[in-house]
Order: sequence, then structure tokens, then C-alpha cells
Amino acid sequence: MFAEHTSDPDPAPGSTLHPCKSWPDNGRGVRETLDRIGDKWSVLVIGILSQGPLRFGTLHQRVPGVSQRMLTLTLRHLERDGIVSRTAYAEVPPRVEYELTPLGESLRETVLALARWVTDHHDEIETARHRYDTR
Amino acid sequence: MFAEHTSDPDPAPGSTLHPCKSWPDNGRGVRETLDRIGDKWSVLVIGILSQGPLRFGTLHQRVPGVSQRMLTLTLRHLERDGIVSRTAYAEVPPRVEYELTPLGESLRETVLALARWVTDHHDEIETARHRYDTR
DNA sequence: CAGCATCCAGCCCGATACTG
DNA sequence: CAGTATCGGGCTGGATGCTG
Repeated sequence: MFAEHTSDPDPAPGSTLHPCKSWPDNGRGVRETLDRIGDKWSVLVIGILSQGPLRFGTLHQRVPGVSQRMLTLTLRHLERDGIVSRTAYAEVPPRVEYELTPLGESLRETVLALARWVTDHHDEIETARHRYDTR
Repeated sequence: MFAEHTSDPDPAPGSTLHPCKSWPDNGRGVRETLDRIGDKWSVLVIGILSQGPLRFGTLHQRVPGVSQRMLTLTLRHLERDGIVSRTAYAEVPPRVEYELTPLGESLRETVLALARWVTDHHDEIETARHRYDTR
């Protein structure tokens, strides 16, 4: 559509051994989904829910920075995408439980790997930032 | 600090077998780093750069939706975090190459796994969205 | 308890124009 | 070629108040 680079003599030495030179769909669909995963709270929520079903309030406590509004929105989005399921129990004090769907389960390992990487390398990144800022 | 839930009798049946009940640092540091990974373009850029070093213009073509401004900002952020390195060659037409640092390399598999998940499950998500919207 | 509605500040990010 | 500078609209996301 756009960015149809005609000649591409970019040197990029010794590594054309890859599944995708650029992104398959020019970021059309990938972007939309990535925006959901990559939004401010989804990864955290999925990470917590990967431990098992939780009700709204508990979730709210477990993801401390999140506001009620954003937790609601995040859950709605994830629900829409089929990543979490919502179950409301008709009881005297209303109770609602959220849990990962099978689709969400398939994201588990990836998200946990990401979370692990972030915590593992947090110090390195802090150091790099400091070096960059004071250079 | 906040959200110090006193009693937590949440049922969450049969799965307390996990490394972290909630996020280790209450999202303090994790959030900052996650915001970098999770921002609009980082994952795409890292994915492309995982194929080898590239110069600015080529990168700009390979990540089609991105504007020049956002590509610059994304690269600066990733550089600051020590995930990509920038090398400028003093030549007649300026040439600048970006490539993953060792730290960036360590993110490779995780990011590619995420990208793979997104493309693999794109259809399922589309379907789920449609069902949700028309229900 | 769970959550929607409203208001509003701040930033994200694209478009455009200009520089070394 | 590889940026920087500036402007402005739209969306993100927090605070607050109200409902079932």
C-alpha cells in the first residue's frame, strides 16, 4: 500500500536467514492486537490471572497502581478479545470472577516470560538509563 | 504502601502454587520497563532488529505504519535503556546503523514469541471481538 | 461489591516544516 | 540521509460521584 520500497540494497551483512524480513501484514492486524497486549495494564492483569481465577476486588488489590476505571476497561477489552472470561454470580453481595480462557492460557507462558525478563533485567536497564542520562 | 489488603480470604480454588501472588514491587519498577516494551512501536522495532543491524531509512520502511518522529523517539528510548545501540558513520551521505545490544539480544526470543503469538491467534481474536460486539 | 458516567489534565503521536 | 522543532487533535487514564 505505502512504503513499497523499490530497491533495497541495504547491506545488513550476513543475516537474511529469517522468517520475516518485515512484518507480514504491514502492521495492520498485528498492531491492533499488540496494542491490546501492550497497553498499560494488560500484561500485569494477565500475569496475575495466570495464577487462577480472581474476583474484581482482589484483582484490584493485586495490581496496585491500577484505578478502578482502568481495571474495568482492561478487563472488558481482554474479555472482548476472548482472553479472559467474566462470571457473575447472582448473590446478595454481588460477586464476579475473572479467569483466563483457553486462549488466555495460551498467552500465559509468553507473558510470564516477558514479566520474568523485565524483573530479571531491571537493574541493567536502570544502569543503562543512568549512563545515558549523565553522559 | 497502598492497597495493603489485610485479610484475603479470596477463594481462588486450587492454585496457590505460584512464584508471585502479586507483583513483586507493586509495579514500581516493572511498570516503567513494561511501558517501554509495551509502547506502540518497541516490539515491532525489536522484532525487525532481531534480524540484524539496519540503518534508519530501512527500519523506517520495515515498520511501515511508523512516522519518522516516532521511530526516532522509539530508537532513542531503546538506546537509553541499553536495548539497541546506535552507530553513526561520518560519511558523505550520513549513515547510521542500529542494532540490538547483548541486552537487546536477550529480549529477542521473548519478543519474537510474543509476535508469533499475536500473528498465530489473530484470527481467533478477530472472531472473539466480532462475537462480543454482536452479542 | 462491582461498575458505569462524567469531567478533565496530560501525553501520545501524526503532520508538517526546517537543518547538518 | 537522518534527523530536530513545533503545532495540535485525539486518546489515555486518574478522580470523583452515583447505581444495582
